[in-house]
Amino acid sequence: MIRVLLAEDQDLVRGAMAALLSMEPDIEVVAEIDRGDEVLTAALQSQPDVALLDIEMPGVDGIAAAAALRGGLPQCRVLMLTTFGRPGYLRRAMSSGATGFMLKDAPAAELAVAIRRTARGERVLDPQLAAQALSDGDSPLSSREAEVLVSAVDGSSAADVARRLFLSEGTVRNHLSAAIQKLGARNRMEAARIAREKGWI
Amino acid sequence: MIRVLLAEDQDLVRGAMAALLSMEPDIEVVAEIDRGDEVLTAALQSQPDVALLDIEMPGVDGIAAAAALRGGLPQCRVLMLTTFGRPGYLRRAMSSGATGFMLKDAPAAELAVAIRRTARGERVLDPQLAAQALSDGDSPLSSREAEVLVSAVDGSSAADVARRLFLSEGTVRNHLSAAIQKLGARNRMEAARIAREKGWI
DNA sequence: ACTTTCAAGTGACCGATGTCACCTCGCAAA
DNA sequence: TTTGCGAGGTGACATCGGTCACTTGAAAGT
Repeated sequence: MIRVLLAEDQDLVRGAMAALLSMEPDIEVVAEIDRGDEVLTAALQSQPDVALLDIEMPGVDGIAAAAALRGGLPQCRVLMLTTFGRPGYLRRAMSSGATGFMLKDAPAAELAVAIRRTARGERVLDPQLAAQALSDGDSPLSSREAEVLVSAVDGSSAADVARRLFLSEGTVRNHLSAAIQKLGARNRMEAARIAREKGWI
Repeated sequence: MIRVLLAEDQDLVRGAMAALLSMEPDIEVVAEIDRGDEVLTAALQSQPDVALLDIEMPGVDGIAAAAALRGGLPQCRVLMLTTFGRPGYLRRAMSSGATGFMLKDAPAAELAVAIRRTARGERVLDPQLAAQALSDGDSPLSSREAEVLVSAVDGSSAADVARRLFLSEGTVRNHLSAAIQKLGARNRMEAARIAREKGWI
């Protein structure tokens, strides 16, 4: 029996996935949670073999949850699950200790197969996405540039961002300008869009 | 037996929902599709009693699919399903002929109940969201203002939008300015964010 | 010790953006 | 039929945003 922990914030989707897995004779869902920050405690209690983690979750995201899990329960493998095929997501998931990485638009029949492979410690990942992640390289943004960019995308002015991050307005504009150039964008919004698509912010 | 058509673009989620519904003795999934523009043809072929439509889909969205369905197969009821609890979504879904409206973070056990009620023609909707939709009122944006706003959110300059919509640059700026004021925003990005949250664009 | 790298800041420049006053035109309700 | 409204446009204005040159200080390689 493979013991599975299921972390996914949308109740309907989580319940449906549990139903899907309940049809497999060798898979048992031993825990269901809807927040990233409850993954570790639930895992310590239920001792799963595989944790199926969504990336987009309230609390902390699935990537941070995977890192916590590797620290607290290293024998538990992680299969990351996400809506968005962003190369940076895959990169960050892998370096936070995930064994597999699966997209939600993969065939439903693949899920059980992927779980079994993950339980055996085999790598599960989309070849296209892996190639993309390798060719894109790592994020060219410095941590400060990324921080300023995320803080500016919601329509805040440079002055707002400066107040929020305790910087001068000129510095904020300089960081944004650097980010815009590094990403080959024409303004902050385009830069944010590109960085989001790559999974860099 | 209630015959159900399932339209949802993410294969894994769709398969999982089909598994969830297959456990109900009185519900049968007679069609599964992943695009909005294939809903009508699939429905005409499979003659479902209830169409379960996701809003976010490639091709045409679930709201447009619902409208097409009401024209081509009026006896089929529509239960709309969506990730985002945006008041404008509910409003537009209802006026395009949906019988029910359900969020993906509703309890999984509710789905079958909602389908049965939809099949009987009863209204299914989240009271909170309905109240919100009523208190928000309809979109204050004129059709042109909304059009200009959606065309400007991706980081395009006013000149770009002007070229794309065959307008003068000044007119684009005027429309954006009107949208910004009507939504109580401070710039085009904030206006876009507000309009998106409400489901007005 | 020296160079490189990055965060941070300053001051200046110019184009883009948001606002306002005011214009025409077509259409629909009073 | 007049009145009002929205689409579309023009020109002017102040502010914001993106860029550049240059400086400082701290950390890390060589």
